[in-house]
Amino acid sequence: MLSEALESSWPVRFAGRSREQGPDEPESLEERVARAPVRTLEAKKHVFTEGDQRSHLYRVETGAVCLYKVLPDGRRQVVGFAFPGDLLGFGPAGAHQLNAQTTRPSRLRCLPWRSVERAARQNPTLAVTLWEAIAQELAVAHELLLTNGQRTATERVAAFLLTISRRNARRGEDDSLIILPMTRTDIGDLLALTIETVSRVFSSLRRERIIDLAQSCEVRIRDMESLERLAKGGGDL
Amino acid sequence: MLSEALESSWPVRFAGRSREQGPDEPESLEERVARAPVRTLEAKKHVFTEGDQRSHLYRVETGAVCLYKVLPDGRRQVVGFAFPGDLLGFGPAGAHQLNAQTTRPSRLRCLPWRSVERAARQNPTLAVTLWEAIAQELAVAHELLLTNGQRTATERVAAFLLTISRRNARRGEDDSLIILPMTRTDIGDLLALTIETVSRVFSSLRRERIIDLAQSCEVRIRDMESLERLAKGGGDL
DNA sequence: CGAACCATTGACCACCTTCAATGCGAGTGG
DNA sequence: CCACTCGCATTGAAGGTGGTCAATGGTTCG
Repeated sequence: MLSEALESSWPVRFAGRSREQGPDEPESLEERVARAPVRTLEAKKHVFTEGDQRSHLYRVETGAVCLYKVLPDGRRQVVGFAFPGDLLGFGPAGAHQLNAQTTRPSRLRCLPWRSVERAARQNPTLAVTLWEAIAQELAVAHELLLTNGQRTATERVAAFLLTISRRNARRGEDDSLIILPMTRTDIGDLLALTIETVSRVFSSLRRERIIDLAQSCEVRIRDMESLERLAKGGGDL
Repeated sequence: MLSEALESSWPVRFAGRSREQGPDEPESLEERVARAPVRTLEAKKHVFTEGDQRSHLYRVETGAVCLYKVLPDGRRQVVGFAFPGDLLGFGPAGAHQLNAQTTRPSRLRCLPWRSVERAARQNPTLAVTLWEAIAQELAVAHELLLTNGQRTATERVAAFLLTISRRNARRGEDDSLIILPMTRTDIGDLLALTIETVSRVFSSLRRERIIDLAQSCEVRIRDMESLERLAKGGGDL
């Protein structure tokens, strides 16, 4: 979910490095994270849960992580996913306000916050990188609020698919092939829809020849323009 | 919306000050903002709009500001309100991703981001204050996602009233008297409900003797426990 | 092959929206 | 002072989008 932030911060980071010299040359976040120890988790395991002490900043290497909150009676709202390259574990110092659970077997690099904070203090460029990353998180949350609050079921699913498609495009991957590393339940809890509604919308998009569904987790976009029209609010089908 | 962050940052800020000495003693965010120039706005005026360059960090002195996003066809999602004491104008460097509009005549203190950034570079404690503020924003957005995505209309209104009540309590004000400086439309667009539904829920809470409605903008909580039960998901009335 | 899990599809229903009318308070002008 | 208007809030009746309940199907793993 944070790769955007990390990516957009690169020019800043490199600008910072070019200024720095000497034996104490500060390391970029990228460099620090690359050396960080790896934690390997099976599918459906928690990276952290609400109330846990914030201990590490994570970066997803492989797999996928689902970020969510729950009501006392069990109703669940997914607030985002973290895919390879994304940072994870933001938030105020103190206790986590979210639950983070792998949806697949995953590998995460773990950087202690203590060290991140120390580094940010010495390297303002790294602090800017972190700021841009959390600001991007905030923008993603606001966008999801707009989607879930104002768009219809079809528009929500279209917007969801486009978000992943654009992410693929930014990474130089195929923007028309979408692999969904999460269940319909996860998607439903993200978009505030039931699994039945999500499933019906997928089926209806397939009937309209807007997508193909080779498997339930593999979506091929056949008509990008129709999908974009839907996401913008151009009528339900 | 950000007073929580500002307040919770005070101990940190003071701790920082006590460490700093000499003529270059860094100023806290609070001190800087107190000296910042004031901008006076009538009701319904924009502080900034989506796409504007991020220029200032604001603090609300009086009045109230509504933060929102819109879809191309005009559908609007309010993502939060900023009340006196709250900070405003966060986000990634570059263009604003939100619109900010006063709901009442308001006065804002304006601190140029350029100066905030310079100060944060020299004063790590101020950087922490800013971090805690934006992290708090993120937590608020996630909480609203949970509310709008998983709670019923009644539960959403109850949660909304409790949020303001708790804010009042934190500021040492009466937590049972709620003045709403925004219209039903603003509340509806925050909670992803129509004004009619918001109005019906208020009326129904009044019938159940959970609140009093002296005027449409003045809510008196008569039964805090029922309200809390509702917000947690303890059945609709 | 059977079990478990997930996805799909259908029928019915409920919550909230839509549409419409009325009320209410503030500001304005006769 | 009262009528008028405008904006906002309230209330009612009807309708639709998405939820609930239930059955079926498909895939993976033992």
